[in-house]
Amino acid sequence: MSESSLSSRKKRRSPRNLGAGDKRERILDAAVRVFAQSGFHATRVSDVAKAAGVADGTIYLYFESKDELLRSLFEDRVGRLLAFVQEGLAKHETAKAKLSAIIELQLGVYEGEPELAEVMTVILRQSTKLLKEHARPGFMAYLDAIATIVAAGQKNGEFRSDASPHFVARSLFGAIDGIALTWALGKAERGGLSRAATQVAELFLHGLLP
Amino acid sequence: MSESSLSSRKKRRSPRNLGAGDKRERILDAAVRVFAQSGFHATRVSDVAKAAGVADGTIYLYFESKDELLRSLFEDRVGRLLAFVQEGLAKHETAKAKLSAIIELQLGVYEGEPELAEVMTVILRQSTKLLKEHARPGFMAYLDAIATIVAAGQKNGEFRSDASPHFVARSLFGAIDGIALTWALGKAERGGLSRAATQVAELFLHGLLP
Amino acid sequence: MSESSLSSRKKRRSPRNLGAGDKRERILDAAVRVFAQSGFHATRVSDVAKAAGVADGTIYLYFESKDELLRSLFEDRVGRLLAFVQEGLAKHETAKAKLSAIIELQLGVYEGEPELAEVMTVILRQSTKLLKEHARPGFMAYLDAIATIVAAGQKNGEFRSDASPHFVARSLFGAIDGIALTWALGKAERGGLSRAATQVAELFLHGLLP
Amino acid sequence: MSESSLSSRKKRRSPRNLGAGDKRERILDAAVRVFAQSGFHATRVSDVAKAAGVADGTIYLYFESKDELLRSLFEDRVGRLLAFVQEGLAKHETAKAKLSAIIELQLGVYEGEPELAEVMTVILRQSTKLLKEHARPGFMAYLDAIATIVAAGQKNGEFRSDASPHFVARSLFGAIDGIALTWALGKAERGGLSRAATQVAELFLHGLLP
DNA sequence: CATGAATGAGACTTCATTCAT
DNA sequence: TATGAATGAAGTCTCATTCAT
Repeated sequence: MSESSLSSRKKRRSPRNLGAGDKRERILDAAVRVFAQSGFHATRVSDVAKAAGVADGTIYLYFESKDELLRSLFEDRVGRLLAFVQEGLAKHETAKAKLSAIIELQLGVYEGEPELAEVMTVILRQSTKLLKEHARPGFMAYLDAIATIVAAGQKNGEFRSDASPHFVARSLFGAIDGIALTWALGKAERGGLSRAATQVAELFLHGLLP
Repeated sequence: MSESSLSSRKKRRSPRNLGAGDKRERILDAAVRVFAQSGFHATRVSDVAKAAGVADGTIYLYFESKDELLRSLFEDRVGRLLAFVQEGLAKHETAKAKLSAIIELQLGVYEGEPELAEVMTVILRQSTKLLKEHARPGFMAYLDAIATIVAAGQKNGEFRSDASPHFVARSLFGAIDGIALTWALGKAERGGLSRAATQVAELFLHGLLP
Repeated sequence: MSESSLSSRKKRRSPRNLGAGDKRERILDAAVRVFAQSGFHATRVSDVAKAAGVADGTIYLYFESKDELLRSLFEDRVGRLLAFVQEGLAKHETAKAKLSAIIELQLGVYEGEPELAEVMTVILRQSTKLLKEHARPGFMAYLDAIATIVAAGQKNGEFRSDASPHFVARSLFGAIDGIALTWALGKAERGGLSRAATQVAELFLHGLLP
Repeated sequence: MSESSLSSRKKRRSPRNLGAGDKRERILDAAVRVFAQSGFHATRVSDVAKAAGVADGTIYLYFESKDELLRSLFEDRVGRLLAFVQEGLAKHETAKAKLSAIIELQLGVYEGEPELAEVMTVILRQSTKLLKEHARPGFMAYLDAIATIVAAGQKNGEFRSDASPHFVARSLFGAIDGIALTWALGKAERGGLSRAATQVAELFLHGLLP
């Protein structure tokens, strides 16, 4: 399982930006932290600003509104999460291996960044607008990717074919989400997600046996 | 699958209350509707009042605050949902049948009350305080109940015994929740959850075969 | 000094009213108590109702509004206080004796009813409207009565005549009020006002010596 | 008698603050005005804001609540009043002179600021909490200061020694307060308090003669 | 680019008052 | 007369957003 962190990958655009720039990234990192702690609505823009070490007004130089900050957070983090998972999937050949990899990669990222886990499982649902208007397409793409793997496994005989790839995808995503949620809300103890990943993988792979 | 509705069970306390009373119930019903539509934070107390056909101040005769209204909603609805599921479980003997029943009963209730599905999967996570302080114990009890069934199935040989009952419970709950969430956010088309219930049941029962 | 209480003098209007009636009086008595405790604005009409043992709405059968309740309280209690003092004054001949009597009678009443003292020194000033529109004439009449006594004393040589009767009256009233205020806000210990009355009387009589 | 004003002593902290700053002081000044006019409870925060020429929310940048605004007003103004009186007392040697000075200084300040007189005699009593929790210690200190002067005068033979310094202090404070109250509620005509001061001083000094 | 004081719209909540019973 | 549930106007306070420096 990976220990990789998705946050703060400073991609310094130019040498001149070295110290001054990346303020956008600092703000996003701060937002993950304070949103995870208090939730989206209970967090004031000034809280994010304080955590990021910038002035309130500075937030608005990088984000149009508090809502857009959350949306950006979502897009940025989900984007990286998906890219990371995609990348990891490439190494595997069989559908089984791919499905296992998805579970392990996603939970592995959460393990390394508990606050991201909380943001993904809880915070993103706190803005109804974000959930209904922006998050859905992103999630759908992810679900489709999983469904495609399942369908491929069915075609080559790895999985039984009387399961709907889409329901399997939703169930799997929900299971991962539920595991991460209880873990994030609970102790979030080190190593907990590792075992969980194995269990979930086994459960679903068994469940999909022909 | 049941078509039963959990809301609005007016238990008129006295004949005199027949028409006038149960204002508390009317407010809760209205809250489910408007919260499901706009989310907890975007909904104003006056919106709930209007939907319930009462004055703003009346809300505060029955609930201490907007937060407490959500908490009451949670306790009331989750309480009924659990009672309904418990009741339904009693009819089944084997662990397999019980697990299937849980899935079908819960999704069945959602099917009959899409707004309740939305409240349970989305709205309850919008109050960080509710989620962290009140909802967790309730969910934990539910997870424990599922885990107990799984453990029993393992003991009598229905299920393979190398799966952790608790991880199975979380996965199953997460899967149900995920299915319900995408259904609620999507079209929530009639009959959708019925098929889903069968699929999820099959997936998990297969997955738990010895 | 008198131990007489000005409150609750039930003047039963008719035999039939014996038990049922006098609700107005009960409400006024309750108002004195709760206003003294929490102040006029911090006291809710329902607090008065509860203290009087009546329903909220009943208050409005006897008083037009919360403001009018305070006004009635003022008129009723000040009326009785003045009548009581007037009555007591009649027994005295000299201006000196009358001045002493005023001090002793007023503080004596307060001693017997600490809550009335608080109402008169504090609560009545909490409704700006009452103070400016209704209380002033009442107080003015009282001040005039005192001033008249002083003037009479000056005319017959008891008092030096270079003191303005009106300033003396205001000073005396202010002194009594101040004594009562600190007493009411403090411990209001038994017997405290008795000594105070003697001291104040001596101070002012000395001060008015020719 | 002094014509000095205690309000609006802008202590500009930095050159840049010259015009913009001291908003806190502007708010306090505005509060004195509108509170004097309508009373504490009848005044809305937005009234104070309008009178101060700031936005409603700005009040809360300088004061935690409406109550705290009144408390600050009290502390600020009483603090200045006491300092002013203390300062003036230093110039006098005998107890008689000091007592006269107290009367003249205090009434002198009121004469120059009728609204302050109203705030001190009426408004401060409108918040029961302020009166009971915060104002009392302040007043007590003032009363003690007066009592100390009286005691000193008794020790050196200026005053008769059978008068309780504390009762004298309360009486004197009450007299001053009563004079100021009727003056503030009435016409508050120019020069009125000047004559009053002389009269009160004479009355009390006479009253304290051995 | 950055700041943070100021803004002001808008929400929650209280409570005096009413009125059907 | 008496009740007390219901009303809804109105006030305090918060906080996302702006803009002069």
